[in-house]
Amino acid sequence: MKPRAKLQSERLADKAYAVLRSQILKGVLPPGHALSVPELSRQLGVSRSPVREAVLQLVAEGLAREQAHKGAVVAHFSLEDALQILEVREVLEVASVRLGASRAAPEDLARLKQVLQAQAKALQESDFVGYQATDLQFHRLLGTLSHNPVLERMVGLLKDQSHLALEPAARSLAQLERGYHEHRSVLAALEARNAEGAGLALLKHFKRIRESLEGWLVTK
Amino acid sequence: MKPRAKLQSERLADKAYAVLRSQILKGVLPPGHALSVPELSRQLGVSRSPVREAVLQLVAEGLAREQAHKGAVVAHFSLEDALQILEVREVLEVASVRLGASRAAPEDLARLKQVLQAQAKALQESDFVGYQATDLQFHRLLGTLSHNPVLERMVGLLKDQSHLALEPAARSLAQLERGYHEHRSVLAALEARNAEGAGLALLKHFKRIRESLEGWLVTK
DNA sequence: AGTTTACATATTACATGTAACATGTCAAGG
DNA sequence: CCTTGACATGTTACATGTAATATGTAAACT
Repeated sequence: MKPRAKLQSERLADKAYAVLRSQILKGVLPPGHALSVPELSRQLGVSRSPVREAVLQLVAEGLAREQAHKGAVVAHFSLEDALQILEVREVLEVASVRLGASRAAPEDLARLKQVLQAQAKALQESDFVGYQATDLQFHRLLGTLSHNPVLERMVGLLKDQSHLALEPAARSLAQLERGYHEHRSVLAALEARNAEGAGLALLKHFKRIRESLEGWLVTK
Repeated sequence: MKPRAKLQSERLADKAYAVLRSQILKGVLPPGHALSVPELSRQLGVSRSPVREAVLQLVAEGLAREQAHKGAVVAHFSLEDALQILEVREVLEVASVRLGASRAAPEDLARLKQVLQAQAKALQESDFVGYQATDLQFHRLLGTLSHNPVLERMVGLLKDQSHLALEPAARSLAQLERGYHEHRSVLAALEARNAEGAGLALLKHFKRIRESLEGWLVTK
């Protein structure tokens, strides 16, 4: 019956992974940046073993890629990659939301509502990076609605990849606002326990994201 | 301009991974079996590093689980796990097939047909394990139809997990035959480029699998 | 007997050593 | 100028060392 002071995993490998993942998603480590194991082990003040493990984890989750004898780099996604990821996200998140319409607990919906409020606040303050963080949370929460951990995990993995892939296509505030309203429609349908409607609302959201991505392409 | 004699990855970690994955899927390493790194490194005649890497890969792909300080074991799935995996497989494979109805190349369909022939042969010979192998191939091929590598990878990962999860529920030959005919319906619809029909046929397949799994549960 | 303690064993988690390999630089040679 | 090739540097991939930790077993105590 020990007090168990350490609730965290405490493993250096996990800590290294958390640091690297966070830095990748924040853009501190941009796509293409080399993930040199000796270099990172010096920076993090640990040996190469846990760092190697962390890098492998990132590769397995699609946030980094490695080629033989050349080490890993932060993943960088082409437009085609981004569209392919979006195609799968659409399928998975729509499924999750449709299932969630009947399965979601009131707390699940409350959490969604909370995130939407944070999102509205970020919009008011034109807090671009803040919005992106809430967007990540929102779509991860959509994954939890299904109460299916397998689905939840995949939604999370793909949202992370998407975050990285869509970062260069820095969207305008106007589009962020459209995204926010589309999110609201999804929540509204969920609160009405309307699976069909929630699925359709989310489909619209993805359709618009895809179109704006293709639109951004021509400007570039 | 070297001849590049070595086309395989040649990495010991990859080879160890391939061996372990194969043994897990074949049931040589049954669910719950410990994956001791020192033990495996002795058996495979390599050092612990590549073995550790292989085990991590397996954990990342859901074929093994590890708990802190106790090492990894071959994943074992509850009935609930199996149903959750099936739920996501259904969503992904149906999506892949619907997309594939328009995107699939004739070669894709030819490969499917080939696998179905092998499947018929395995049935005739009552070759149980042979059938399982073709089943794995068939569903992996469904993933390729979409020509979306992200989707393809996820379909493959989940089919592997499913294979492991459903192994204890050794299905009867009669059910294998039903599966074969359901596969045929999917291919027929695909050859007619009928997305709707192919999706529905595959949905039926999954519905029946789920029901027979629940049926098996009560006998157990 | 039943619990506890101590010891032996095995494994993880992290650290470090090292050969093979890739890449960049820079000077020699065409 | 351009190419070539030796050298220096840095990295991966694999091997091995080791402290902390978990587990099994047997002796010691109640």
